Amino acid sequence: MVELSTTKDGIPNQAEASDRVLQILSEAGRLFATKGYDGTSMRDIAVACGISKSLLYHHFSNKDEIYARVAVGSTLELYLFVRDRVPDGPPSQKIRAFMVATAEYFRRYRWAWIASTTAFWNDPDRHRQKERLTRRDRFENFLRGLIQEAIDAGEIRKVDVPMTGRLILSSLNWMHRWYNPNKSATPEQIADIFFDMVFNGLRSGDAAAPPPAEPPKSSRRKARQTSRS
Amino acid sequence: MVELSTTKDGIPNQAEASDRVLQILSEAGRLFATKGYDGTSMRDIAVACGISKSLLYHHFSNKDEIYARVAVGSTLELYLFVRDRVPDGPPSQKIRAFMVATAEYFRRYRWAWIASTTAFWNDPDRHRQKERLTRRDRFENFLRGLIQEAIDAGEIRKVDVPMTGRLILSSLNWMHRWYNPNKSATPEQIADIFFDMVFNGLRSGDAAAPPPAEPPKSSRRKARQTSRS
DNA sequence: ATTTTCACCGACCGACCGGTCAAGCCCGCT
DNA sequence: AGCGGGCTTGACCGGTCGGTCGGTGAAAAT
Repeated sequence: MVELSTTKDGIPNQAEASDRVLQILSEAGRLFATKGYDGTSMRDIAVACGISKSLLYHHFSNKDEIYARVAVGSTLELYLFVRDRVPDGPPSQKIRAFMVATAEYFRRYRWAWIASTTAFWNDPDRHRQKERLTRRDRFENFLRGLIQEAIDAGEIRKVDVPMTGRLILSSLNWMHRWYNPNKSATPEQIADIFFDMVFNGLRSGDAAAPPPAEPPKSSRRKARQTSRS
Repeated sequence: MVELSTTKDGIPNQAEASDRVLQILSEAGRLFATKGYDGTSMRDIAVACGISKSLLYHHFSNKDEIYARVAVGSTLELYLFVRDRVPDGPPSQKIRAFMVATAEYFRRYRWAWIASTTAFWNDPDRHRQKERLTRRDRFENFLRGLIQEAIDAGEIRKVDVPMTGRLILSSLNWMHRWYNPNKSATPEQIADIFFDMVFNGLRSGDAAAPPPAEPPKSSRRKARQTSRS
């Protein structure tokens, strides 16, 4: 319960919220993530919390505000969260830290993450959408800056920076569609594996770099499915 | 108009459908993709087609059936579509062809693709969801087979096969979120760039492979945004 | 010429939606 | 004991949802 919006750990949102409000945000986030915005009624949220529908309107002015607190409110500082976890060092390792930090954010605020990325990716032309895109741009431009750094430092090839950013973010943004918290690796470990693949490439060491010292826990199976992509 | 379900090109679905049915499926697909399943009412579809709502029920038994024809019906043979476009040759090139073919499918059946991947990624009904997952598994296992081939042939490192498949599919599945048909590259070209990045890696040639002969149309900009990921 | 077929429509239904409101409950304060 | 005021409620509202129904008109079949 109440897994969103902890006030510790530098996530500054949802400050001063009562337990009941936190409960509502938690249940609403889970419902928005699993059933979508339109598919989740105010009654659903009320029943999940064991309260009356009217009480929701005592704490929030309308459904949109609940969604905003769940999605925008908790996605608020993804950029800050990640930026503070990217230490100084070689640019390529900063990219790796960027990916691992984003995965950590995903693991910790999973429902809010899913709700914000799936429920409203289009949207009834809201002004809030613009705000989200602004944050998204800030986040993405941060990554592009890191990529450019790595290019300037000669650590990575002169690839197309926006396209490289999209590849990296794709691997992270799609994770919620197949990640199962009960098995396989943690999101941080997955991000690490993806970084290794993208940075070092899949190509074998013939006439190139030798197979890296740490093969990322290569489970030698014959391509049976475990979970979908 | 009527861009779904052409009977040529080996996409065998939607056979024997009247123009009106094709129009309904086309408009419904566009609406489902842009406004979501719950966000699209039968009235919306009827108005978009310039017909009465009753007529929808003359051609389809209910809303779910329309969605099924749009999403499941057109996603039907993604596996076959891609399989037929993967020629014999070096396994790594088969992976590349797999990616390009998937991108082509995305470009040609874009609305149905988006509708099927966004609207219902979870959600109520059971049997159709299972059917979709079965197809998805077949598609994904096909890719995993190609990856395993490339490993056995020594073309790529002994990476984790399922995880590698997820990385590749992530790059393709997330494309619809940022792809803009009016600018940048075609989906096929994007898939080609992604293949190059993932296969050869981002790392520069220091003590590894030299920077490949063809830097993929590296547009040397300073990491300003063009479109989001 | 009559019947059958079929694409098509307007009016309507019960259910549920987001949201409102007046009134109770329960608490500490005086 | 009396009381004010936050929390909480059930009843209710207008509107929209997916879906139904009886019927129309024109072409096709007989």
